[in-house]
Amino acid sequence: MSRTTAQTPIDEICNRLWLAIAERKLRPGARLKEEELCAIFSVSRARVRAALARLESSGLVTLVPNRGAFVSEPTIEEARDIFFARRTIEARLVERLCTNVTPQALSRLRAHLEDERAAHARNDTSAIIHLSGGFHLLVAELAGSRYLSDVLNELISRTSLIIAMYQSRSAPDCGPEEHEEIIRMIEAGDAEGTKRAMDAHLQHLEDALDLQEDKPRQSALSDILA
Amino acid sequence: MSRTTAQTPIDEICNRLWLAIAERKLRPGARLKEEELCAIFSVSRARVRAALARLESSGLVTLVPNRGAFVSEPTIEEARDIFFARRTIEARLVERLCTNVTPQALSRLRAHLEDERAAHARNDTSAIIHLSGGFHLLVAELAGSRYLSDVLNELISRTSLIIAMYQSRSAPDCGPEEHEEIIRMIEAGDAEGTKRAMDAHLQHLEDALDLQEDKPRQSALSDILA
DNA sequence: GGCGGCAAGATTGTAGACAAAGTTGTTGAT
DNA sequence: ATCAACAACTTTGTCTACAATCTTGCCGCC
Repeated sequence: MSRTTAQTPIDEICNRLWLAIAERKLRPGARLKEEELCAIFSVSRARVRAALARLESSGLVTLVPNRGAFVSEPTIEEARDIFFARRTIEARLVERLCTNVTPQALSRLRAHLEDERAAHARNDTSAIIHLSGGFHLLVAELAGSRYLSDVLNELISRTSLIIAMYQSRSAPDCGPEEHEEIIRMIEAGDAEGTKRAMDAHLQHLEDALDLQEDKPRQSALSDILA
Repeated sequence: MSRTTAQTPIDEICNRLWLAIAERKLRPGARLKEEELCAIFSVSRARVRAALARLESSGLVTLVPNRGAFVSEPTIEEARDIFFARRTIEARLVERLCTNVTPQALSRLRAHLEDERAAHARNDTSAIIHLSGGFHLLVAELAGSRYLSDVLNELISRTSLIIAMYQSRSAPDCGPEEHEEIIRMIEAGDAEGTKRAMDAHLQHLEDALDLQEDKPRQSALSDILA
């Protein structure tokens, strides 16, 4: 799943940044100075700029002209929209997966679930974030839509940003229980039920966040210090 | 809808190329030499390269290392996948639009339909291509999902490429009739019916193409001259 | 003492030049 | 005559230097 080998040096930079953002080591709003990145990856500015441009088009970083690059800070409205898109796409994908599921697919799902459980058992936060996103990506891959898989990949990293911004005190990432429920539904061949399970799972994720419109969580200083 | 004013000079290049591809003036497989584009837009290579990189990430052009940029040639498999994604996304969008439709939304849809009819009446191919895509984009916008609108924008331009590659002799772009049917369904507030109408509309579009696996339409010379 | 303007520093945007890779036409050997 | 190797050309990839823009600290003025 996670191809650690870089195809081109610029993909390598994208991957590293993507990883840091997805794992929430780079917080939303963090400044990304070009020369700093040059020093870190020991490449030239041209490559860094190319990488930042690509990440911008996938919504992970925001490029402000003459100001520089920042890790994106999704608004509450955008956050809800991202979840709407995920429910739309993932509900359809699991439905499709249900209708033509293979034993190999099921065993891959179960194996993934075991990895998730193991990561939870040893409290490996980084792995947990990775694997819980990876479950959804695996479903997409098994459903057989390359395009929607790519879109979902973007959506998942954006979700990570959203969680970093809006998580409430006691809202960890989705545990393996709901994933197991989804797998059970797939095993049963219940397309409609699987759809509902996935939809509910994503809804729980969204509900666990602080997405109240009246809370100006945005890092607009005027709001914070009012 | 179509913002002719460029935000940044590089967006301008993207838009112009996007337009040429969507209007099928640039055929799939066409070579895009950097210096040629520099001359045409009278900009530096750096900007052209940035524009090409962005278009690549949206799937319109393919960048081959050390070889250059080409207008993408979607395979049959990719074509089917694109249509699957469109049905997934657009069915959900019209459903959502149905549940909270406003009089303004309906009048905008009707006005758009009139434009389409006018374009058909004067046989304005360029306008027809533009407006028939614009209808779907308008639906997305009115449904109120910014993210899925952006995705759909990409999907529509890719669809244009696909039509350019795989259209059969007598398969023009979707006429206004089915669009009108969709609008009628929305007016009636029949969410399920609208969904079905949109799904059928997209299916007709796909069925009108030559997407037979056994026909090696790809421009692999070895196949053509076998 | 506070405010507006100014200048220095820092950072990004752009352009031009050089290096690497690929393609094509030619030449020589078999 | 055919094929293979070589060489020149074309095109892309990358780097370095310069220009434009923004931020920030300072000074003079009200």
